[in-house]
Amino acid sequence: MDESHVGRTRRPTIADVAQRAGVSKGLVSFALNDRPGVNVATRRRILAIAAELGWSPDVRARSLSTNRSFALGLVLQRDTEIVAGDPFFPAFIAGVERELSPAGQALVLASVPSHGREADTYRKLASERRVDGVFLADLRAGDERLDLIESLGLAAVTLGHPDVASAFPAVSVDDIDGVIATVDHLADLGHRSIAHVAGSPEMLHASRRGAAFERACERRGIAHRVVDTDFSARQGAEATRALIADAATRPTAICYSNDVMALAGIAVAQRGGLSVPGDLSIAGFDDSEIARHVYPSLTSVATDVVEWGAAAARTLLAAIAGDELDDSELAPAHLVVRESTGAAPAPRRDTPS
Amino acid sequence: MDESHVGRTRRPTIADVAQRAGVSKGLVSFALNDRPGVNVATRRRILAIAAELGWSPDVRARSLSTNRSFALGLVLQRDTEIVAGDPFFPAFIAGVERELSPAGQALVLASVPSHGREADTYRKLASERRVDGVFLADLRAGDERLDLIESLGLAAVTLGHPDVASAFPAVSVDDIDGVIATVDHLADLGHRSIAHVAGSPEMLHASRRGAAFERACERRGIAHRVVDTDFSARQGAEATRALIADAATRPTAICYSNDVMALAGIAVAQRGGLSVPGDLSIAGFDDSEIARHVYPSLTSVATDVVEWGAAAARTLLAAIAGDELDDSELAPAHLVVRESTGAAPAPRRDTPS
DNA sequence: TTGTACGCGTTATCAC
DNA sequence: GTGATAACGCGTACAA
Repeated sequence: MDESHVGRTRRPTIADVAQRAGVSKGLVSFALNDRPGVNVATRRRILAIAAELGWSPDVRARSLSTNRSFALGLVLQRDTEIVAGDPFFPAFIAGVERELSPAGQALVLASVPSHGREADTYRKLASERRVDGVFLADLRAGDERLDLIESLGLAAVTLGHPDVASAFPAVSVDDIDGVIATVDHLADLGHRSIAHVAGSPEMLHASRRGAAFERACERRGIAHRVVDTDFSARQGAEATRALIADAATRPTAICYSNDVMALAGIAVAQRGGLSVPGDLSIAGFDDSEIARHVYPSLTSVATDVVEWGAAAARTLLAAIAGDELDDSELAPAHLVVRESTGAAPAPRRDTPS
Repeated sequence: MDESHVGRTRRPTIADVAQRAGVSKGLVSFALNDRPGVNVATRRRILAIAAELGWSPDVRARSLSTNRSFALGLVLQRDTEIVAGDPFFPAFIAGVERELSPAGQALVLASVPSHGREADTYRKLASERRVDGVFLADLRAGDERLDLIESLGLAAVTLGHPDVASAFPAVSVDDIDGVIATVDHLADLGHRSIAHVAGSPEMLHASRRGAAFERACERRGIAHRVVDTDFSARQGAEATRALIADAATRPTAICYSNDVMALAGIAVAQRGGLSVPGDLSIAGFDDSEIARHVYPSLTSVATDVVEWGAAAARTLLAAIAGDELDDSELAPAHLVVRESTGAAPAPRRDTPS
């Protein structure tokens, strides 16, 4: 009858280790945290006993005393349908986890359906002290979250550069290069009229890609158009229908802001009797796995999202640790040419000059 | 010089509220938690002061004293590439969050690349006391996680029924109905040889769908084949290539275990000169948004994944609260017929009988 | 209603 | 340099 161990054994605390080692709680803490001031032999003994007892730190207790949560937050604000088709977040999260897990940090994920509840979610994460910092994705024009997060006393890292003053380090992937490469690729193929099916215009990366697209077209002397969408396949399809409706004015190539819309665009074109890339070249963005497995396979712009997540996590952890950090830039996006883009069709003969 | 408020104001604690209200900490706690034994007027006054001071509970402190984390865990174990194309988790998470957020609970997400690190992740979540319970998705044959989770003292809910004894409630969606409906639909269209491109055979839902497929085919007297994959577009494409390689023996219809593989399958078929659905009918599974926007649009099996997430969250919260729960069953999967399935091609004349 | 111990690890203060 | 002691963080719970 081992009195103190009735039923399930109580998990060992630092006090148990201390008692067993015949030292004080404080010393055990010092030993376990690799801090100076502990005799080497004593430290070894303490560590051995901790291991033997199966002790492991209780984040709750540690959190309370250190005033840190050892967790980072990511708030997703997208329609369910859109986020479901978006390969970004799963990959980003995988990269984040690769860094957080060894660092003993956890990822707290919140998913909000509407803009309104987004600020509340950050406020709640902060007031409940759930997280030490947050990842700011999908930056918007004049993003109010920057001030909010700062006023909440949270650390943060932005994915990309905000268009307003920011107190937080930015980790960016230059996707402009990918846009330019796409336009150049199409221009080299003889296209003289290209459309861009962009994402939501309040999204900074969408508007920047749109602007880069226009600049690139102008540099090459190419007629261009931009259509805004909400990133959904549905709106990608609608935009495509509108663009190709008038055979006389339709572009010979369309670049989309994501692969899902590009796939929908291919479908609309084919349904309208256009061959891709014979009559219409199509380029995506994301280079999702499916891009290389559709027919025609999809030319798309690739970025290393996993690495982006990892870099963002490292930066945020460093910021929380108090390091002053410069913005960092990852490998730029690059174009992966496949079958959906090809030579521009010969000028139409059916339009009398 | 407001001495006690130099720089950033310290966040108010329950002690501040107590002092301001001229009562004890304990009474404030009772008032804030809506527990009986507090004079109505006093309670009102305490709540007013708490609001005025901007007090909000600190989960860390609450966690330490209640021995609860107020957080639930979800461990994703899939290749980055595969999870990126999978619409399940974003939708599932959206549903989970819909329940957790109002309940003051957080979702802790872990993402592990390999099987080996999966058990460690659960162990860590438990030993650090990060979460009170976990969602068990992607059940496997003889899933070792059930025993592990139980031994770790965590609560859990399984997504679907395990094939071994389980201490946890299951929340399931019957996808068998969807499989049967698919086979019946194809049989009604005259198909007499159907293949199933299944997911990983150790995944319970994959093997169960496979078995259901075979039973449904046998019931209708239809020749059938099952090919296992890892759920990736690549293997979906490979499986399709193998299936259609021999024109004499190829099936006239293929059902896939997810939409991504089905899209890859359509591409392989078209590339091989087969028309879909003219020569080959194709059905997917998941009914992702893109399914209705490709050409031909994809017949697929739909389930309400958001609702599944919400139900699983409710069940897990109830289990943590100590309720004894029965397994629950959500609305079954149903087939959404689109263009990628059609009448079986006429029997080949080029094969001399 | 109050007072106070408690949960568990961290850290500042002291003593040898 | 080694180590002990005690206070602290914040909310909960129980005896008084």
